[in-house]
This record gives sequence, C-alpha cells and structure tokens, in this order.
Amino acid sequence: MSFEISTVNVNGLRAAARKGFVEWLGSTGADAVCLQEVRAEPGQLPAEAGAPAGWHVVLVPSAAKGRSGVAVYSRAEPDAVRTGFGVEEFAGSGRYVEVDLGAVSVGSLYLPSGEVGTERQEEKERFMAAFLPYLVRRRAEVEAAGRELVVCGDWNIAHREADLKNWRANRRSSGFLPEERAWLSRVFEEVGLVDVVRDLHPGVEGPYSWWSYRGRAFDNDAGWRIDYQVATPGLAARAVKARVERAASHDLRWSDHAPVSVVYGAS
Amino acid sequence: MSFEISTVNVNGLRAAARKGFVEWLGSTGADAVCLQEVRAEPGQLPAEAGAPAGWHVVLVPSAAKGRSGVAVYSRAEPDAVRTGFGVEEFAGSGRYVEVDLGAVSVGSLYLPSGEVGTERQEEKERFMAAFLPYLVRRRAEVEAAGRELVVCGDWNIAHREADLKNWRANRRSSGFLPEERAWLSRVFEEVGLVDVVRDLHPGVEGPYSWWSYRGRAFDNDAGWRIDYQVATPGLAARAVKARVERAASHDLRWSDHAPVSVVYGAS
DNA sequence: CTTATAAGG
DNA sequence: CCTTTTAAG
Repeated sequence: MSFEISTVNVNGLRAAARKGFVEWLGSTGADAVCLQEVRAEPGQLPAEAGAPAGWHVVLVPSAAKGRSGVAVYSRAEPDAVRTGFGVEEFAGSGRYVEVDLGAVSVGSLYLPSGEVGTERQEEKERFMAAFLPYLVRRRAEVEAAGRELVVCGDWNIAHREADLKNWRANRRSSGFLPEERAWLSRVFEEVGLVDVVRDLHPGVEGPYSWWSYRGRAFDNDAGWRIDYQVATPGLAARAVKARVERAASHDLRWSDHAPVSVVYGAS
Repeated sequence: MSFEISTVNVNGLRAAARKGFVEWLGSTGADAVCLQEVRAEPGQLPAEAGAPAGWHVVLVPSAAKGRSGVAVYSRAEPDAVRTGFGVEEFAGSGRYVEVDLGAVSVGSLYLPSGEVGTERQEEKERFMAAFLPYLVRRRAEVEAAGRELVVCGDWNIAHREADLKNWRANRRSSGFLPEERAWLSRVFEEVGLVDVVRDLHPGVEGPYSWWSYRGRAFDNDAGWRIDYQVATPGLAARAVKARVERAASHDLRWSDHAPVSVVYGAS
C-alpha cells in the first residue's frame, strides 16, 4: 500500500486555523502531516485544529510560550513517540518529534532560523552540529531494525542555487551561507539521506516552499526551497510523486510556507 | 453664532481611522473635536486622520509609545495652546491639552483609568488630587478675563447611579467608587463647573458613552457615562442640544466610546 | 475583546 | 509583513 506524507510550517497554528488550515487538512489525502511553528499548546487550539476527527495528534510545544513547536498528525495511531533528539541545549525547544507509523519513522523538524552576526545564527549552527550525529545514529538504528526514516520539516537552509530565486543577492544571508549549504551536503553525502523532492525533480528551479510576507515576494515567486523530506535511501527509492501546494492567490494563503507532499509507493 | 463641540475617546486613532473615524470627522458639524487615547504620534497617522483638510490639529502624545495622547481638532486656528496642567508627575503623560478658540478655552482630558488594589488606582487618585486645584485656578483665570472654559474628555468616572447600567454590580469597581464619585461632586459643587449633558437631560438613564468590548456589553447597552463636557456656568447656560452618537450596529463602531456632542448657542 | 508594544521570523 | 507576547484598557 502507498502512503502520502505532507509537511508544512504553519507559522502559528491559531492564525493558520482561522485562515484555511482546517479546510486544507480536511481535503488532504495525506496519511501523515508534519507541522512546524505551531506556536501554541494543545489547550490554546480550537478542537478542529488541535484535535480534528480522524487524526491522531502528537504536539510538542516549546517551553517558551508562542514560539516554535512541532507536531505530527496521523490517521493511524503512532506505535511510538520520541521527543527531541537527546541534546540538553535543545530539550524543551519544540524543534523535533518523531513518531513510528508501521515500518516508517516520521520526524517533524524545525531547525532554528538565523540572522548573520547574531547570537541566533550561533544557535542555529550549534543545532546543526548537534543534529547531524543524531541523524547518523538514527539512520543506523532504523536500518538495523529493517525500518525506514523520513525527517520532514523546515530545515531553514536552501541547498543549491536552484533552491531559491535570488541566490546571488542571498549569498551572505542566513539560510544560504556556504557553511549551511555544506552542512546540508553532509546530510546527503556523509549521512547518506536523500532529498526526496530534488531526487524526483532534478534540474528544475525550486519548487519553492517559502515566500517572505515582506514586499511582493509571493507575487514575484521570489521563494526559497527550505522545507524538505529527507529520507533513508530505501524509502526515498519508493517516492513516486511530489508536489508543493502553493496557494492560488494571496487571499488563499494561510502560512508563509506551502505544504510539501510526497507519495511513497508500496515496499 | 452658535458652535458645536464633540468629544470622543478613539481608543487608538490608527485603528479608529481604519474603521470609520475619518468618515465620521468628514460628516460631523462640530467646530471643535476633542480626542483622547490617540495612542500615536503625528508621524504615525495617515494624513486623512492626522492632518485632515479643513482642520487645525493640536496633538499631544504621551512620552510612552502607544499610550494615552490627547488632541483638539478645530476648524479655526487656535489663538493659544497649553499642554498639560503644570504638575510634574503628569508632564509628558499626554492627558491634557487646552486650546483657546475665540472667547472659549477648550480642554481635552484623558483622566487615568484605574483598577482597584493596584498602583494604577493610586495614580488615578493622585491625578484627581492634582487636577482639581488646576480646575479651580483655571475657572478663576478664565472668568476674570471674561472668557469661558469647557473641559471635554474621558473622565473615567460615572457620577451617579443613572450614569451606568449595572451600578449595583460596580459599587466596588474603579470608575464608580464612592471616593471617585465624591471627587466629581466636588468638581461640580465646589469648583462650580457644570456637567452639561446631565444639565440638559436631568432624570434620564445615561446617555452612556462607553461600552466595554468584552462580553455583550454593547448589544445589551450595558454602558457607562464617563465622557463629559464640563463647563463654566456661563457657557453651560448656552448649551441648547446634546447627543451621544452611539453606533447603529457593532459593525459601525470605530471605538469602544461614542462621541458626545453639544451645541452651544450665541452668547 | 481590543489596542498598542516587542521580539521573532 | 505577519504572529506571537505583554501591558493596558
């Protein structure tokens, strides 16, 4: 049986729920949906967003109110849930959760956004340094058990020039720094995980998954591809279809990111 | 010649301007309009609200950004402008301004709102204690010069039971405390200024000028009369008509207060 | 419930 | 530009 996974940074689930997330969730064919930047605790959400009928919800908020927060919504009940990735500094940061759904472990990642020359960029780099060994370990564990892993989410890094519209102007911008791009290359080349959407669509621009709310970024399609599904090779080989659900108009947007969805065929 | 004065707490002029204040200002027949809670500096306002054609604007913001702020809009250019009332603690608080328009001085007052048991209630009481002597002095000065005075604004006190819908439930609420009501009585009885709207309409409930945004206060007309025109007896005797411009529907509200307007006949 | 603010993105 | 928080009302 095939299954579909979607991932989207909702930029505040309370606001997204008012603007169209609930309708999107009702119409998606996905079996699992990974969310980032929920920016709310379960009790702050309306039931149709926080406990929708037909879905199991695992929500890991940040200890800091109104910040970060990741979730996995799944039609099947998860067999297991793991919160965080075992690094003290990022415990309680609401940036990673992983659920087991049959033979696949599905992670929802919200990698910190940075700003060059600030402490937030240093935090982003510490996160990257801490998360890479976790990926190495998880790949080994998962494959030793005959299972697969996909880490979905907002990785806050565009990998190559084809992954953002204005790459020349952004060579010194956080999210496209050489050291960030090199780190992502290590995830793909050293750890051996696969950028599923790029694997299915080599040699195309984008598809972008984030457009700033500032200026005319959305109208000009001045986007970035920073939301990924990063999978073990065995699972990546089963990916048959990928799409980014870019809103048809500004009025239909309910986040500054768009859902990135992948259909995986039967094993 | 008769003239009309309106007073209204706009609860943030930027928000009010988006919701209907500009249209109201364009349709009013008033010669002078006193505003309270402007909550903006002139440069933060769109021209149609901050510098409308046909009006002279005197705006006194608070030193604290986004707080308080009073203004007088007048069709004639003021002959003089006085800011504050000469008490150090409330200098820069954006709570009082007075302009001279011919033989009448028009003040715009935003008396602090309080909350029982808090420092804000103590500040309200210090303001009251400091403002009363100012009124005494100004009445004497104005009348000695053969002029009149009207202090318009949000006094944040309902005087009598007829001045709020739920007076029993609010006997211990800031805005209807015995000491606040007694202070207003002193303004009327000792200082000898006149509550113009009540003088024209004795023995009626209200008319209320403020309805909380919380709950169903507006729909239930659970209002308070806390916005006043308080005038020297000579001017009060010339008042011929008063009204509160309560919005016809929730959708037409552009503030939690409504304009209180008085027509004064020729002297 | 609504207006501001500030920080975050 | 947008969503949060916090303070104020």
